Amino acid sequence: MPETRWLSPSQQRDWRAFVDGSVRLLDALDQSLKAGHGLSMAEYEILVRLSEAPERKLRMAQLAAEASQSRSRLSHTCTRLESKGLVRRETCPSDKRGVLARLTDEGFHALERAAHDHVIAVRDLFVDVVDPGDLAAIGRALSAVIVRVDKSR
Amino acid sequence: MPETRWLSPSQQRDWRAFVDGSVRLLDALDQSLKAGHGLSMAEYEILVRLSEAPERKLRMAQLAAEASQSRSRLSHTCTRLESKGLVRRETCPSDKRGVLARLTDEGFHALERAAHDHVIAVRDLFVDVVDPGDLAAIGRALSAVIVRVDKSR
DNA sequence: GGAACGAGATTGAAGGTTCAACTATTCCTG
DNA sequence: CAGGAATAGTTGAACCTTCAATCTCGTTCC
Repeated sequence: MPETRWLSPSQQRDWRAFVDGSVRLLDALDQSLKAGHGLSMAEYEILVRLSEAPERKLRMAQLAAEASQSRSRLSHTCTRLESKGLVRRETCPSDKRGVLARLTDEGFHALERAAHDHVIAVRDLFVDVVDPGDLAAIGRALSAVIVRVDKSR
Repeated sequence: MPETRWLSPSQQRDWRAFVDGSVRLLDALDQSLKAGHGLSMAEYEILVRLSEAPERKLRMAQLAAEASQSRSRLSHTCTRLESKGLVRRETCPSDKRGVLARLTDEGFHALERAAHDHVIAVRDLFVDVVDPGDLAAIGRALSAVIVRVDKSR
């Protein structure tokens, strides 16, 4: 086994702050969403992507990609969201293998209510404690990471 | 309900890049660790913290805090790690309610092997695609977030 | 045109996490 | 110093995610 090339002390500090910080932040947002609206962040992301799609509907595979979830996970989650009445599934007319997930009106209103509180929490725990220049750096950096991770599959 | 104060377009872009990027990155690292060494990132973090503690042992509550996990989760995970022989639990002499988790020699060696590959992946998917200045910004920003989130509990 | 291959999505079981309830010990206060 | 409140940790059940297997439909190619 070749010698391990460790991170420098400052790289290590920054990397650890990133891991710890994102885990804690995402966790806190998840719990606040769950407590206030009975939605997990994963469910919330799904509703958001649907709400922004034309006619508020999307193919399952694309929805999975946009919400950074596996197809299987999306299937299960959609089943749950469907039984709550927030989403409905219909078969895709152009490709009979495909399925379209559509946001219901009830789903849209649930999302509106959840988003109101969620944005407050995001400001409170993240945006307001981060320097604007650092926020921009985060945007740049993580966009590059997305490209890199997606390429590695 | 008061009017919702949305994020600005650029704040929104940066925030979303952060959420998507961290989810995908953490996911990719988790899978690589699992495929190569049968460890989840949560388990890995536990081993790391133990390896750095004096005598490689730590109270459960402190370990939970350092690894950003709930106590319950840590209990379950420790049970698994213990049955793999990577960790051992002993009662704390000074406080009979307490429990000390200790890294075994086997656990230490498993960690050494896993860390070697893990660092490579972290460089590959994160450190090497991020500008050094942006990395420092991430360190600053997320450290502030940790303080804020911890204060909010 | 039909056999083989590939893509889209779902399913069930296994594994991990969360939540609330519980035991045991220590701390605090009158 | 007795008794209640608080702290440390574990447990089991419910819930969610992952993994591999499966089903259906489309595409290719001889």
